[in-house]
Amino acid sequence: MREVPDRLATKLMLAADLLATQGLDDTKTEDIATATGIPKATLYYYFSGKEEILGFLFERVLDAVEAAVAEAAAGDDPAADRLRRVIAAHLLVFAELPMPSLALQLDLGRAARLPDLSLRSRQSFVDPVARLLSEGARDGSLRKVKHPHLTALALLGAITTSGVNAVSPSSTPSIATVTEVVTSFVMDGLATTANRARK
Amino acid sequence: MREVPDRLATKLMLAADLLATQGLDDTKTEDIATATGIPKATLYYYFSGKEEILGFLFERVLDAVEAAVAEAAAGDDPAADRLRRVIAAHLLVFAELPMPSLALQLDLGRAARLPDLSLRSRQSFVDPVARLLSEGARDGSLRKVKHPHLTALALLGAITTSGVNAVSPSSTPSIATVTEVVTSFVMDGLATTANRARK
DNA sequence: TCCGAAGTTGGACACGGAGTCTAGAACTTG
DNA sequence: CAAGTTCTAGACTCCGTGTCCAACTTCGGA
Repeated sequence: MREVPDRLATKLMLAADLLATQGLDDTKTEDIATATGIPKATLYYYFSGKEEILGFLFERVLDAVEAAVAEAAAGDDPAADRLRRVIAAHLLVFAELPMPSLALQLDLGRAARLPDLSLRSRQSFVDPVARLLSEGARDGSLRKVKHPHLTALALLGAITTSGVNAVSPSSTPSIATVTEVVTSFVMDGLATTANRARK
Repeated sequence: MREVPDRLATKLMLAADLLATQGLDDTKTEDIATATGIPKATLYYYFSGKEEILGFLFERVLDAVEAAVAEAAAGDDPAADRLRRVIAAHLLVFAELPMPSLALQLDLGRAARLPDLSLRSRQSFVDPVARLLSEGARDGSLRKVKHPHLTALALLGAITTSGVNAVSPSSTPSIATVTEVVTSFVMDGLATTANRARK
C-alpha cells in the first residue's frame, strides 16, 4: 500500500456511506470509484484491493478513537472522572465519523481478520481503560475489579453497540442521550444498593 | 427457502467453523459443500444462496438466545436475580454454539441487512430485558433507569463482546470467568459509592 | 405392487466482478 | 525542456456464484 495523499484520503471518506449501508461485498470496486471520483485504476495503484481500502478507512476510525481516549484518560483528577470522559469521547467519535464507524462495526469480521486492526483496537481502548480501572482502584474513585482487561472489553462492547445504534439511519436517540445512558449504566450499575453482590 | 430437514440442519452446523474463521465471502459454496458433505446442487435446492445459508445458522443462534433469555427472565423472584440469570444464560449460548455465535458476530453486517434478523435480536433480548428493568424498578431490586431499551442495548453489547472474546480461538478466559466479570460490571457498576452520579 | 411426485445429485455453463496489465497522458522537479 | 513519477482508460484473465437440466432415488398413496 503506497502512501495515500491527503486529496485521496478525503475523497475516500465518501465511500464510507456505501460501505456502511451495503457492506464491502455488495460494493463493487467500480461503485467506490464512482462514489469517490477516484478511477478504478488509481485505486489499484494505491491499494492492493477492496479489503485494503476498507482497512484504510478503519484505521482512520481507530486513530480517532485512540487519540480521543488517550486525551480523555490523561490527567490528575480522579480516575472515575476520567473514565466518564473516555466514554463521552469515544461516543463522540461515532458522531464525528458516523459512516466509517458504522462500516467498521458492520464489517467487523473483516476488521478482525485484518492483521493489525484487532491489536490496534485492543491498544487504543482496552489497555488504556484497563489501566484507568487500576488507577481508580488506587485513588478510591473506582471499585476494585478482578479482571480489568475483561471489564474494559465489556465496557467497549457497551459503548460500540450503543454508538452504532445512535448513528444508524433509523436511529432515534442522540449521541448525547446515549452518552448519558451508557455513563450511568457503566458507573452506577443496574442493581439497587441492597441488591449488589455481597462480598 | 424450502423447509430444511433435520439431517441437513445438523450437517450445516459443520459449516460454522469455516464461516467463523474465514467469513462468508472467503468461503466458497464449494467449501461449504465439502465441509458439510452436502452437494452444491442440494444447497441451492434448499437455499437461494450463500447468504441464506448464513441466515439459517444465525436463526439457530437467535432461537437459542431467545429461549434462554425467556426462560431466565421468567419467575416471581426479584428482577435483579432474574437479570443475573439472563446474563449467565446468554453467555451460555456462546459456550454451546461457539462457532455459529462467532460467525454471527463477525458477519454482523450481513445479519443486520438480513431482513428479519435485526428485529429478531431486538425481540429476543432487548425487549425482554427492558421489561425486566422496568419490573426491577417496581420491585425495588433494580435502579430506575431513564431509558430501559437503550440500557438493555448497552448490556447486550457488553455481553456479546465479552462472549465472543471468550469463545475466540485465542481466548484465555472461560465462560464462567466472563460471566462473573460481566455480572459484577453490570449489576454493581464501576464507581465506588462516593463517586456515583449525584441525583 | 405400481405410479407419480418430491427430493437429490453431477456436471456443464453463463455471467459478473476483482484484479492485472499496458500504453500513454498529466503532472513535478531540476 | 528533460526525466522522472503519478495517474488513468480500457482491454483482458480468472474465478466463484448461481442456473439449469437430466438422471436417479425415495416415499406416500391407491
